[in-house]
Amino acid sequence: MARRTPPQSASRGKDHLVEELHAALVTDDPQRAALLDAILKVVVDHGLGPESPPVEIMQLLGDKWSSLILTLLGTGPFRPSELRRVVNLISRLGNSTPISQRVLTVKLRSYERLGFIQRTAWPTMPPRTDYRLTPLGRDLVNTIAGIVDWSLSHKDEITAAIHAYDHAGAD
Amino acid sequence: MARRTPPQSASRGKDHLVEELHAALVTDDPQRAALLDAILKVVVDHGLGPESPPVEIMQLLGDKWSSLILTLLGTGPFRPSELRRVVNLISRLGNSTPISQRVLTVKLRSYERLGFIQRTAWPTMPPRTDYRLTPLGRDLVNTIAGIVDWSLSHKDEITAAIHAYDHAGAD
DNA sequence: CCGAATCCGACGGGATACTG
DNA sequence: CAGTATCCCGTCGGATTCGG
Repeated sequence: MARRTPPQSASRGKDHLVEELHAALVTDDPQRAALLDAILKVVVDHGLGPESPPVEIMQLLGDKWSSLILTLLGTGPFRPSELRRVVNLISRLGNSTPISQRVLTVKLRSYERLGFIQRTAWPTMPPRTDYRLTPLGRDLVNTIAGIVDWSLSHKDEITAAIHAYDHAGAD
Repeated sequence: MARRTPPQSASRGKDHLVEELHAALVTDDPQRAALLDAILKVVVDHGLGPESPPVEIMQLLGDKWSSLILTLLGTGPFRPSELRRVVNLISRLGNSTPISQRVLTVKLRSYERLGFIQRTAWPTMPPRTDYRLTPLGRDLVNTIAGIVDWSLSHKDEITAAIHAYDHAGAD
């Protein structure tokens, strides 16, 4: 873990890998080389590997429920039981299985941890809680909407591609 | 599938559920009710449940490698071995584990099935193959870039939120 | 009503060996 | 080099139960 810094320079390992990256590609196309350089710069400076923030966020959102939950929260605060009812009614609309209480709680916790939503609890009896988007979360929901819209507007195209692919062997 | 919407009979079940949706929410705020209606319309017409196209695409992209692979393919065609080398070098940059050949193949297949990339194979010996984005795939990559950029530009904020959350009990 | 704890099945993804 | 088949393990998500 806490190893001494290598004798020569702090980013020696990185530099070396970047050189390897260039060597690993046979690019006779200078334009593409420039593109790759741009991407590598992003990758090296900010990270896009399997444990980088973008991938972790994609993983968080890439589950069964997050798109729906966050989109719903975009309309305003929800109490957990409300949220669960609505989510499950929508699930039924698509003939899908409902979300369990446990999973809903886990999801909400993880959003809260990343600062996307804020949890408010009143110490009454019975207890009352609500969840609402933070400004950061609202921003995220807008970004998600980009993919949601894209998916919806291209779904026929994608469906056609799937159909073509699945029938390719049977021609 | 894409049937006309008769006012009464065919979508009776749906209508019923939509009514339930309204009943499930205690909204004294008319503005929010309008927002919810808008979302419900999208949800009901196009689907946003757990098995809808948007969620399935989010799930496809929400794995360990897709963001990186598709971003790289955005620079031009790759041979599998090239792609794997580059991906793994980048993984090492982030001190992550490499991608296995099997998983890379599985991922590429799934992208191909949805029409995001095109596979070209020459029946030579040794074999040669390459993968390149389709127009649809290029469009998708641009959309992904939206989330990637968002993640990168907010990562400090998110990191701070995580830190605050994890220390909340220890104040 | 909110949510934590426990048990369990399903699936993603890694290592390895093998074919063309 | 490209791809498949097998095996294995860790994690995710669902059902249920219990506590505040």
